[in-house]
Amino acid sequence: MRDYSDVQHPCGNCDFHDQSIWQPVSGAALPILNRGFDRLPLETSQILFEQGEENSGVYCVSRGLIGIRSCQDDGKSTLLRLAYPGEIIGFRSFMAGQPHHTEAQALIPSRVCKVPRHSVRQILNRSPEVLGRLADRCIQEIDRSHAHIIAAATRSNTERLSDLLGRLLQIHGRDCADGKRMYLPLSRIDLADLLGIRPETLSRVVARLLNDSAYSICGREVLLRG
Amino acid sequence: MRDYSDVQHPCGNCDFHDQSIWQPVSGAALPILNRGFDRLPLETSQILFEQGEENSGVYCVSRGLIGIRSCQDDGKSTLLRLAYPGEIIGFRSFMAGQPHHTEAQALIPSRVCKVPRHSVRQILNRSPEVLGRLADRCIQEIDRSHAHIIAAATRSNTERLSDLLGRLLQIHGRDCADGKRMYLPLSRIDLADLLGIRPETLSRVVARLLNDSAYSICGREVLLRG
DNA sequence: CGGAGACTTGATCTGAGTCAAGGGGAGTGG
DNA sequence: CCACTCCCCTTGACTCAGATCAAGTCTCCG
Repeated sequence: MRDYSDVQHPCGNCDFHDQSIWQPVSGAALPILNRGFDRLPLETSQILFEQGEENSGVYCVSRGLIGIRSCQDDGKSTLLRLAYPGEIIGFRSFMAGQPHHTEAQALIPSRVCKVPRHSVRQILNRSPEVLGRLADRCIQEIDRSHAHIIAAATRSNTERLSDLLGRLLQIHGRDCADGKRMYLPLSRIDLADLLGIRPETLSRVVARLLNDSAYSICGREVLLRG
Repeated sequence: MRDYSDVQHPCGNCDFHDQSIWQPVSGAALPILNRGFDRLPLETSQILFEQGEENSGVYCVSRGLIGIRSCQDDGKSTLLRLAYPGEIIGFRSFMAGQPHHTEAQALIPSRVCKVPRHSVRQILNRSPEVLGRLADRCIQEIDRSHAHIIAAATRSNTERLSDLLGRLLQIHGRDCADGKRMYLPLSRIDLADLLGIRPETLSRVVARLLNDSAYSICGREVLLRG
């Protein structure tokens, strides 16, 4: 019986390592994980994988912000959702055994950790708990979709924009004298996509929000007074 | 080594038995499945489980049609989706280990097969392929949600109603001299919920559909001429 | 008979989409 | 350095679909 107690866990450096789907990997499976594990730095607007590409593995966002886009046949693309550190991307494609049907793009300088497909398969065989964690992520994705559908039907666009900015501020915001500030990591078009509205409408929604709330927005500089 | 080759599989009677998530169960796990397996007949509008109830197992729709509703705090309920034969319900709650946050109700006389929670756990331990099939259902649910979001954003209500009726006709429709007929298993309010619009609007959408398409609708009698 | 609920219809309001125009910044080329 | 273009974003005017409010019909059921 070999002793694996001195083998480092690759997720040890990430803040959320105990939430990582790879956290249960230990013992003989750990070297498999380490061997395949790859940390990829991404520049702003760099593409991680394209729509239609074969799935080559499972990615975990280590830092930064990744945008998941759907590209239409006419060349237009639409931002579907954001993936924050700790989130897994590409697992739908992995689990379904199909090509990616979305594109992943870094919205700010980011880092993702990749585990190639065949390593994932080997690990799943040895550490069934990992499959349990993957299933949890599926459930989260389902819940997120449901919440999105409900929010779209019941909340006004101003409320939803406010919610979205609040979530972004929690992650990207820095405290300062007059409240909380951030540099918006999204274009107006991307913001509009996320809310499922037209850019012109977003422009008006933003204007409305400036009047009715504690937000000040100038270009991509966002300030929440308070 | 006991011989299990003469043990019947409980899903053998269903048309879709090879698609059943329990199909991979065999050998020593089969008696566990059989022991817990319970066929429940449901009358129209009978409740299978309520929102907030503890999860007591996983259900598979054997025949009929089950409506999944979300009940608001003010007592109003909203039909979220339909579950057809072969679909699994209650698995989100099972996998998350949380109470149901939707309600399941038979829309027509139906039958569901229940496998209690502890049996599912035992089976998952012995037949990991079942977990794979469960994961597939998760993926399907995610895809369905995405399709729903996209359809809501890009298609008109008339188109979406037409799509919905088409799907219902495929399952509940019977061929007759002048086309395809069915008795609509849903109230107008439920139809409106599924499309995410108000009942008054649905009424007008139906009126529009009667003019522009091959549908004739009178009360709950639907005819697709052709 | 009366009441409740499902459904329809009409009138009106509102919010988002669409079309069109223009400002402003970044990058390019002369 | 300036002119030019491209793209992002904003603004205004208009249109239209759906929400809302109100009224009325119908059926079912006590």
